Amino acid sequence: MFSIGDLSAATGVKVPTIRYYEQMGLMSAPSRSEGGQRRYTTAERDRLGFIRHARDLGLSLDAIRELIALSEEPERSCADVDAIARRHLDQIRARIAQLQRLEGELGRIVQSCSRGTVGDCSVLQALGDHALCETEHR
Amino acid sequence: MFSIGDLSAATGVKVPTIRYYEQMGLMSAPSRSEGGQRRYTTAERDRLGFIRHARDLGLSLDAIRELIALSEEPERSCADVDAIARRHLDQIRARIAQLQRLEGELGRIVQSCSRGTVGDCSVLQALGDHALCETEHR
DNA sequence: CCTAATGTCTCTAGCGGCTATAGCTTCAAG
DNA sequence: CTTGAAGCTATAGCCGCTAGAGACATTAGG
Repeated sequence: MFSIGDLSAATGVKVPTIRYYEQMGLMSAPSRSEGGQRRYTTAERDRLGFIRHARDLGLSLDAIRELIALSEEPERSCADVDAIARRHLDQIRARIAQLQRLEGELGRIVQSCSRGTVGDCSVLQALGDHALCETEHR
Repeated sequence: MFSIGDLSAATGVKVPTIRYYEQMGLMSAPSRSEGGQRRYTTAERDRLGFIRHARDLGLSLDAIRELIALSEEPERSCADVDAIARRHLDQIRARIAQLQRLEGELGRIVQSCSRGTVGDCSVLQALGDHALCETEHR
């Protein structure tokens, strides 16, 4: 049996975060020692590893909760799992595209600096006025 | 003089958000009507427009506060303004790079789906185990 | 066996950047 | 003058943690 600190060391998830996941229903309530401390099995450690990695991949706690629920019905088609992953991938791609628009716009703005005074700073003007933008970055 | 609703319509910033910006010190407290409602000048409307656009470009409220403070010292060199913008640009680029790592990894994971059952779902395995990853996406 | 250090417990509050709700007052058009 | 929209304050909630307080449990060394 592992203490919460052992789990933390094994997975890289901080101790308060593990308790938080329990509260949020991602980890089930573990057994307790005589003194009331949490004691985990290897299966519970592995589940935390799953959560950690899915979080690293950027999935929301809601999505992870769904995935865990699905993984407990092994007979089921994995289409739903696939859909969650694809949906997330789409979100990442959209986010990248938006950040790239920002990057382009900000890059242009920063380039325009003529190293003068704040009073006639083109950077400040461009930051304040969308009409000076070349792309739609909203 | 503009009401808070006028400002909202003019800039696209929601009414509660305008009050929030005031509370956060981004907008100074405006004058009030006899009945106690906020009344704004064109200068205040323009400042809100500045904030809106800077937010759209992804700057934090803290960064915007700094920019506003700088813009009130027009004699000063605009190097600090430039530095804030560049720092933000660097952050955006770092974020893009990280999201692209995630995109690559998730793309690979999603591709691996063999449309079977959850029980032997490669997507689920890959989501749970960083050892199956090709890149360092943490 | 005792002590000291470390780990763990619960509970509460805070972060950023809003958004929503409740219960009230004020304003402007007809 | 009435009415309905718009405004007011205050408070709480969202996500995903993180930090702190103050108390109890465990463990390693002497």
